[in-house]
Amino acid sequence: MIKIDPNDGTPIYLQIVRQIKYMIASGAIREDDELPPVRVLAQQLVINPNTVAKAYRELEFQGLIYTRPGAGTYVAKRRILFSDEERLRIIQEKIESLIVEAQNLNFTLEELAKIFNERLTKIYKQQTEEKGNERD
Amino acid sequence: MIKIDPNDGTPIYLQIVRQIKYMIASGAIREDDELPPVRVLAQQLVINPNTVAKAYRELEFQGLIYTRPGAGTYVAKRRILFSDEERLRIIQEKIESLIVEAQNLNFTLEELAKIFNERLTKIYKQQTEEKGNERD
DNA sequence: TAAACTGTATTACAATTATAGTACAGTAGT
DNA sequence: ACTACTGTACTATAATTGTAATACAGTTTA
Repeated sequence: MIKIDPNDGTPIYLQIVRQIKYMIASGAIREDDELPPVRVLAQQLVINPNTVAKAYRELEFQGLIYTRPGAGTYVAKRRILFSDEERLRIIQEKIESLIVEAQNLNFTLEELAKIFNERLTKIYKQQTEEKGNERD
Repeated sequence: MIKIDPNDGTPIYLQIVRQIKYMIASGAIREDDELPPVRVLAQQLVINPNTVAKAYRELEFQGLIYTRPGAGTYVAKRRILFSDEERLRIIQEKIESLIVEAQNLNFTLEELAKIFNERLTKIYKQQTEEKGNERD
């Protein structure tokens, strides 16, 4: 499931953070689902358990998971850890960074808008489909 | 102009890279404009010239600036360094990351689309204004 | 209660980052 | 030619960061 790319450049623990954030955002794992124990995931990825622990610590800090020491690590309830101002600031910063990157890659604003909105539409359809299939 | 935040977490040389990329994308500096000499910028920011040099090296690698050793460092001509596939891959990855972040901050897709398109519209207006004012 | 699991803390080591100093080579203007 | 500027290269050093190995403490389950 989670994969490490040694040539990625970004630290291993951040690669884990990114992928788990993606799994949470996409609904692949949900509230109170248990994450693999640090030793299990570490063995799968052939890395040190501490590296996984560091990733979990970071995710806990961001409020996406919670750990019960001795018991396990679980996906946290969707909740608001930041003020509206802070949330808006974070997302606007990300948007700004995306636009800068796009411009420096010679995308026009129109092209960027098109690619972005297409992706959003696709996800939106996926999510409404899933809503309709909720039978568990 | 360029500012270093010691509490930013990201390395100084990357903070410089990010800010210069922004200045290029926003049109604050343009083709063949000269960047401050490494020693000058280093003195302004109270850092080592080597750190600035490292930032310039990174920007040159990304094709955004060019250096004429002995002469100075300049903003490069907008050109395509990557294949269309590569450009698309990079920008789609950034978009994906933005959407994940937004979802984990409890923004709906609609909210994200709204914030994003508002920002894009604002920039678009700025740029068309500048086009109209080009008198240099 | 005992065994097998969980995350955590401590320590050590390697890689990266930042700084500093020095020297070098190319360019520009006088 | 000379001077003052440019970026570059190199070495060394310190601090931070990322990873690893080991031991520890709490929880679960039988």
